Amino acid sequence: MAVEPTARAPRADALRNRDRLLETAAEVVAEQGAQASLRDVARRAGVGLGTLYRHFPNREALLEALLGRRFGQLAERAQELAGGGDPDAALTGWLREFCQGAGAYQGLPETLMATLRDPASPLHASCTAMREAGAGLLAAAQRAGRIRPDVTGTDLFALANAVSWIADQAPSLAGRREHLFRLVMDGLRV
Amino acid sequence: MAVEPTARAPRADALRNRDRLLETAAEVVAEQGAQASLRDVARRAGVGLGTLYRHFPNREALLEALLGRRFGQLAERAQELAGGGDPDAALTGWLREFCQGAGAYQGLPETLMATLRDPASPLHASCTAMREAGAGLLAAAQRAGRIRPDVTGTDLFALANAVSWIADQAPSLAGRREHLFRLVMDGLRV
DNA sequence: TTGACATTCGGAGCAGCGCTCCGTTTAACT
DNA sequence: AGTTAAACGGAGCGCTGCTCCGAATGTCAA
Repeated sequence: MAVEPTARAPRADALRNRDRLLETAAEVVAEQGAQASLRDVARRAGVGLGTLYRHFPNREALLEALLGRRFGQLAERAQELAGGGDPDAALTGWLREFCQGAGAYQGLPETLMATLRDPASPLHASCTAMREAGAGLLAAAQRAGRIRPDVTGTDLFALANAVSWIADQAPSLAGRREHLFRLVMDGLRV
Repeated sequence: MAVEPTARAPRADALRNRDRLLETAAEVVAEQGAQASLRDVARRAGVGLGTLYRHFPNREALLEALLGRRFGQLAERAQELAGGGDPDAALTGWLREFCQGAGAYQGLPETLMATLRDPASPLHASCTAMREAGAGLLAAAQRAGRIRPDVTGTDLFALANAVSWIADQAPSLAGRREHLFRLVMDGLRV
């Protein structure tokens, strides 16, 4: 068995820069959306562009660092809800939370849907885990006879993202999000 | 009353170039989607970039030239359908046609939704006319008690675009379009 | 047919983008 | 203090949308 050579600890400046980049990215992405200029993020973090790309090799990696934890929490939350109570309420509640997450940044629904095409995306893992957790809630609600059996987990993911997508296409539609969410959910019931 | 100075007829080369640009744009947009490179369109049309921009001052103007007629036809079609028969079938059928139109080019749903924000867009007029025609069918179906009264014309437009949007987010979802369309429509019924 | 001229053409140029590459600096360990 | 691997930062590449203007050309009158 090969002895693992003791890995050198990351340099202090590297850690500092990584933190600053994440902070700044959160700001910039909140302002400009998920398609914000990465040059801008580096500039505002007071860091070279090369530094940004070393820490986060592409936009998805940066977003994964910003959103990964939240996705993980959503997956856990689904496990919790799977345990008790009304499966319909569990599914609906969870989806509502998901939609809020997907609406956190303008342009995020596109990014989330892109993980379906691109398994190599850094967001793929956390996103898939979350999607599968949701699929569990869906299956339970279907077993309980509350949701149409011809709805797949991917359908659900797509529709939830679509509702969030609508909300950030026009300011006038943002206020309709909950309403549209209910319309779509009603279409899924038996 | 000022005499309108007889406007010079457009030059033959100008007409020729405009036609060639439209032909080429249809090809390129079919291949690359509504966000295709305009430089590419000009290049493949064998025309300078300046020429493209003189004929079509921005991307929306080019798309309007490509799609305007189809939108007009859809608006007329709504008028026809408004006359006879089952209002629910009329609405559903028309929306299905609309969705096919919105799915004609990858990225088109975004463009259509953008007309809600930007009344100055060259696509705004034809798009609004079409939207209002659809709203007429919606109102009829609501009067007939077939569609929930809390659905607005804008809701309908947004949801239809959202279904088309889903279909072009991942190849695997394109085949689910009709299914998703039905799910959403069912949510709108009383 | 020729000359005049408005119209049209075409592409260089600007500012921005994502991303790579590499010479320079620096933190960390001996 | 000296060595060295790691990290830094920004010039540079090829792309984007869009503007601007000198050169070319179609059209119409003489």
